[in-house]
Amino acid sequence: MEVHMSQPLADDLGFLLSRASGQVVRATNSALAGHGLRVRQYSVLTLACQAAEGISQRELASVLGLDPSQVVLLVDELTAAGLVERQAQEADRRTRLVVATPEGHRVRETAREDADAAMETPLSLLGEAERERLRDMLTRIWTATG
Amino acid sequence: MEVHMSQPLADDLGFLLSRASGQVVRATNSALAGHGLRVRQYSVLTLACQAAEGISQRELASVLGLDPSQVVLLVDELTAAGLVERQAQEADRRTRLVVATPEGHRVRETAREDADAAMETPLSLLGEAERERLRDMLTRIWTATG
DNA sequence: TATTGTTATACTCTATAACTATA
DNA sequence: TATAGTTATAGAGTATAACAATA
Repeated sequence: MEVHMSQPLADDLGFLLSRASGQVVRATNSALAGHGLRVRQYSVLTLACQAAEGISQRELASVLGLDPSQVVLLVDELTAAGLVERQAQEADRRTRLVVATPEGHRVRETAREDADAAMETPLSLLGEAERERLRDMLTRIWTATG
Repeated sequence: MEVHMSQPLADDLGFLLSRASGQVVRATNSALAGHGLRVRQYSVLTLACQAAEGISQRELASVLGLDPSQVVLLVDELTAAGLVERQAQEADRRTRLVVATPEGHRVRETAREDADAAMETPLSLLGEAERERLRDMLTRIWTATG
């Protein structure tokens, strides 16, 4: 028979996760502000930069864990800023591939340096091996729900 | 001389952290909905339950990583629901201690069971030892900034 | 019928500044 | 003058539903 003790909030993984996440997002947002980006836009831009052929908005929504309707607005903003383009696809005329422009690639590269630097403070107490384990665990949390 | 390769988004700890956090918050929120709570309110209620003498709103803000003005609204809602009370403090009449009511303790206890159960799906791929390491790492990320 | 993208809407969360009352 | 709490407001993020175009 199991005894249920009142678990302190400081042991609640959900709480710890969202608190740490909030902290890191804040730090990254302020690092990205000078580039006219916020984390969400930065993430979309990064995925567009990594996909040589472009990436559909459905895929973006799926990878980012967002609703497709939210992706529309993010892509709108990046398009207005000239960092990505929506390209028609002959194969399936419903999908529009999001592709980074040359300017998008440049901005993403310099923004990445600042974003990475901003992460160093919150991660300062974790060694590289620990960071790798953390990446692995966070990825498994994500995949567990599908 | 260091070579900077374009790191994939899937290796970005900030991204992984906020994606996993969002997923867990969603799962917890829907588990708490039946109790009339959301994660933020639940966290405040939990801290109030754990502090026998009550806890000041400043402390709440500090532990939760929120601005004090946000805590006001959360406490307002919990007060309206009859789950916590603000008690005057003779020692320092500026501070008002947030204390859980008996009803607050009851609600928190049943809500906790549902919240914990909801966490099992996202955490299903992590063993207990790993969860403990994850708690430790997330706590260190938090403390690294102060 | 199902899927991709889109629009619209309402709600929650976040960030800031200014104010009050006490210390 | 500094701190605890409060009010107000604007902006960003989240959640749903409904729709057009295409498959």
